[in-house]
Amino acid sequence: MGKYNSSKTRVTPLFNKIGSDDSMLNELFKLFKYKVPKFENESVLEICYGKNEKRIPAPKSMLTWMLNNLSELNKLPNYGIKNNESQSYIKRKLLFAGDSKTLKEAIDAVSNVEKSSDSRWYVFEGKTAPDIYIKTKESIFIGEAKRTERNITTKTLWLKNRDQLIRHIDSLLDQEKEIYSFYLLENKTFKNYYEQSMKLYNDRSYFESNLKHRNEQQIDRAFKSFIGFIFWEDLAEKFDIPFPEINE
DNA sequence: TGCTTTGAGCATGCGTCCTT
DNA sequence: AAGGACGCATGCTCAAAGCA
Repeated sequence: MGKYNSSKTRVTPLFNKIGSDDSMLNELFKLFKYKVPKFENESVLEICYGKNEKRIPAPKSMLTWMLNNLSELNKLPNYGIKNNESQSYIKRKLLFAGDSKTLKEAIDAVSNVEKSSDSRWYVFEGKTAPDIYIKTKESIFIGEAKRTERNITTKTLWLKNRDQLIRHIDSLLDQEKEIYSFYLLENKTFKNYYEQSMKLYNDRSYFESNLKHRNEQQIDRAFKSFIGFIFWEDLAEKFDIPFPEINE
């Protein structure tokens, strides 16, 4: 992919060094604004980044909400389907025309499917892929990494207000573990562009507008998961990692 | 010139069709 | 029946194109 790909030039070198090492993870998370529980006794059960990025399906409650609120979705030519002879096209056409039988079929499909999957006519949000995913017995840490990108991602194909980090968090809200979410950014980029974007996460109403299918308690949980953001420049120094300028 | 928008290319994963 | 090849829809990122 791109020369400046943050997964390859930043995330992978960082976590190849830190890995599942408790003390280094503690050093890392100490850098954030808000505290997280200590890593100890080889607490990491799963860690995903780089080539093994985790891909987590959108929550069923989101998919169901979208079906019940079709008018809130973006208007896409041909319902987002290229082949207008395909089953998907026929189904979506019926769905958007208000056919109740098709709606029921879609809702049933969403609730019955074991693992909700991409590319189904009744699925309007695919899998989200956090750049960093660390699971321990008690918690899940999810991080989004940015480097040369000037903006955070705040929308999906079908929804205007669907922030990327909040999608990551949302995908974990139905499980019990404590969630901690964060950004890894490049300082020189942040100076000009990110200051405003990071402020969004201090605003509960931003989470609310991105989580219309969730109740107050769940929105609070998502809001409180945000522990802040840190910079690659500081990580390079802290862990003595010579991050490559470009991917070879 | 510098910022914003668009879209191409990659990765992924399931469905469909075809071969064995 | 099993499995390989291909098609399709999606998210993600960067670079090119568009715009003020």
